[in-house]
Order: sequence, then structure tokens, then C-alpha cells
Amino acid sequence: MLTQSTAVRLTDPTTPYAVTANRKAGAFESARFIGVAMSFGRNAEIYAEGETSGYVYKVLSGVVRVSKLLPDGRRQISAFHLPGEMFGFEADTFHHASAEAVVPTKVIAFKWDGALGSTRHSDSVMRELLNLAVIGLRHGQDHLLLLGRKSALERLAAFLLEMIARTGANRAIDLAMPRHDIADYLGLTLETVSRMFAELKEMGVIRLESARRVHLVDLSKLTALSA
Amino acid sequence: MLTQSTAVRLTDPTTPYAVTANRKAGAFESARFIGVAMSFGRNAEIYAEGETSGYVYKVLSGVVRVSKLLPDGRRQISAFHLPGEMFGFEADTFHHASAEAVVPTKVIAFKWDGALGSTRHSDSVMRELLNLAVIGLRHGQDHLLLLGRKSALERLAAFLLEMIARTGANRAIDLAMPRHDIADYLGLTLETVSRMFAELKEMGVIRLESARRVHLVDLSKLTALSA
DNA sequence: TGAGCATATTGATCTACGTCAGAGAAACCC
DNA sequence: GGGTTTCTCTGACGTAGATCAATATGCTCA
Repeated sequence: MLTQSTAVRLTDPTTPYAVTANRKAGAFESARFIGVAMSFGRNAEIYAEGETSGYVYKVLSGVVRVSKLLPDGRRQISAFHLPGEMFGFEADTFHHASAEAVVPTKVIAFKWDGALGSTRHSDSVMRELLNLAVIGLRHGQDHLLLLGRKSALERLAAFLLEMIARTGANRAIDLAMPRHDIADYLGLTLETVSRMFAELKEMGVIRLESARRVHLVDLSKLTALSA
Repeated sequence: MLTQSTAVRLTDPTTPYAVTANRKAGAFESARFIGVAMSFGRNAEIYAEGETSGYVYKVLSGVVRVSKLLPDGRRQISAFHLPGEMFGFEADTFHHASAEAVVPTKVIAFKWDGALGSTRHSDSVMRELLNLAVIGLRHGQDHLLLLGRKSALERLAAFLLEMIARTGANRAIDLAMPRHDIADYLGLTLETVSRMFAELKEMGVIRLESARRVHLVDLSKLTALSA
């Protein structure tokens, strides 16, 4: 069950923020596409399912989880977003998933009302958004394969590999999220996730400095286990 | 296991095809975005994972399945595409999934080399592609929730509802795909799919005129079962 | 009309993962 | 800095769906 604790929006998108730092792509430098900085505390809600949309977001620091809930509380996290990544694209006027800060997080919100909305954007912004959306599609397909067809051990191995790949680290990862979030990302329970960590440890593939700090001892074995 | 039988490309994209009929959206009328008609037999491969990409496709008739394989043959179908829908978007130069015709199928192939590629497109084409990509993202998130968190019965109920919604039919569906494909879409085995059909039948929610022809007798009960 | 193959159903059994329960181990906090 | 809360681990047991196996149904092409 979810304890959607302290869902406080710390900053409202009122202060215009000249976008200059912490970004990878160039298209958002466009004067027409100015963002607004916002900060969120741990577990704070960035937007909720069903809420009116109108922005896309870029992570400056922290980690964001995007998830969907079933009426009885079952949750599926579709993605974790790390600094530099964008999220919050919607085709129509409201959000079909919710987004929360996993840890204290800063984002920039860019005004955007969908591809078919009234807001006009430069060609380069459109191209970049399209590119990001298509990359998101690919990630989705990969994750569908994981959820539909992989074993618990394969899922955790794939998760750890995804995390080192995306953080750019090469041997050690600091997981921002608790076991529960990992479980809801991998379609498992937190108990199974914990057991799979134990199993990888026993096999000598990883070493746990603490629950959150993981050393990947044998990357090639981990890769073999991930599929 | 998959028997990728008779994967013959029936028509190569050589004959220019003036795009005029069978389409929903308007942006592709642009003179700059001319497509090429292609036909594929049952189970014929449209493109394979790893193959060089360079086109996006629109279904004219038939049904297309997009899937990914694990080295040992486990398969996950990420989507079925019906007439009017587009598929084949890639961010880079090669396909990350494969696409096959479920039944004899006609598509139009449009030259496209990704958002960041060299081919230039009109603003309206870009907007439409972006819109379609974002709709694809949403479908992906919904399907992740299904695969990660729903029971077998809930998955089949959701599948049948998705099919009537998308075909536009209101009570009866003609399923183009065999149980095996449904299973690989829903992350189940064909036996489980068959058992869930039997269960829905027993519950009086559906009636099977034949294995492929399904009457949805009680839509509201089916909806309640789907989550 | 019937042989042959692909597809679908149904049954018996097995197992990976979930559920339930309890006991550490950190992190938080007046 | 001790108590509370949150997170993590581990064990015992249960179950949904997989696997294995056999039969049934239907489609294709002579």
C-alpha cells in the first residue's frame, strides 16, 4: 500500500526562470521556451493522474518516479527519471499517470499543451520533443518485455544494469529509491526484490555496502543474468 | 516457440504511391511526405529487430504485431496495429523491435529517418508524428500496468475491451490473432488465455461464436473485471 | 470427402513468486 | 540520545499461472 506522505508542492510555477544550466540538449535555449524552476520534497507529488496538464518537465537534480495506480492500490511505476531527462508529455489536456519526487528534487517546468495544442514551438523544440518521445517508446517496449517475460532475478539484474548505464557510473550505484519502489517498477513485491538482492550477493555478482549502495562486482555475469 | 513461417516480403517499396485514401489524419497529404504501398502475407515480416530503419508505416488493411524476442525465444508483443494506425518510429537508425503481419496486410511506408535525421518535414507532419508518439507512450504505460500488476482474468478482460474500443465495434469482435499472439501480448501462456476465455464464458460475460469471434454479452461486468 | 496440419481446449501436476509474519537495522526527531 | 518510524531482511506457507500431456476442432488442399 502506498503512503502518499507529505505531498506538498514546495514551489508553484510563478517565478520565471531563465534556462541556462544543467541541460544536455540545446533546443530549449530558445527564447520562446522559457521554463520555471520548482522544488519538491521527498515523496512530494509533481502532478497527479487526472490532473490538468500543460507543462513538460526536465529534471535538474533528484529522481522522479512516474506511476499509475489501480483502484485497489496496486501500483506500476513506468519510469524513474534522472537529472537531464524530461517527462510529463501528454497527448491531451490531462495527465494519464502521476509523478512524484523520490528524493528532494528540482525540475524546470516548460509550458506545453501537447502536439496539437495551441502553443507554437520552434522546429528544433518539436524535433527534440519528438526524439525524446520516441526514446520513451523504446524504453517502454524494453520494459514491457521485462514485465511480460522475465523472471524476478532477470528483472533485478536488468534494473541494476539500467541504473549504472543511466547514471554513468561504472561499478557502484547509489539507489535513490526504496525496495518498494523497485518492486513496483519491476512488477514484483518488495520481499522478492530483497530475496533477489540476496541471491545476487550469494552468487558473488554484487556486493551490498548498504541496502542502497550496490557494487557491481561481475558485470558480465550480471549481463548474462539479465536476459 | 515461434515458427516465423513464410516471412516473405511481398512488395518492396519501389512504386511511389500517391497517398489519398484510407487515412484519418490530414498531415500526410503533404506533397513532401509521399508513401509507398506494400503488401504482406500472413506472418510475413515487415521489419526485423536490428534491421536498418528509415520508414514509418501506416496500416491500410489487416493487422500488424510489433514484438521483441529474448535470446531463448520468449516473446513480448508490445502492440497490435489496426487500419489507420502508424508504427515503426525509431529514434536512431535501426529497429529495436520487429513487425509482422498477423493476417494479409497492406501498409504505406513513409520515408523518415528519425526526429534528428536529415529528412526535413513540414510542421504539421512533425506535430502529427509527435502526437502519435505521445499516444504510443500512453498506451505503453497502460500496458505496463497490465503486465506488471493485473491478474490473468483482468488482462483478458482489458484486452477484449481494448479491441472493441479500437475496432469501433460495439458488441462483437473478430479477433485477427491466434491465442498464442494474445498470450504474448498479455504476458501469459496460450493455455491460460484459453482458460480465461472459458471462465468469462462460464460467467456469462462473453459468448464464443467460434474461437475467434467473441460476443461481449455484459460490457459493464467486463469493465469491472478489467481492473 | 477426407488426410493432414494448425489451432484450441481441457486436465493433472509443478513451481516461482506472493502473502503473512516477525525480527533486525537505519534514519528521523523533538 | 532514546524512542519512534520507516525500511529491509528472512522464514513458513499458499496459490496463480506455467508446464506437460492428451484430445478436440477446424481449415486447406487433393
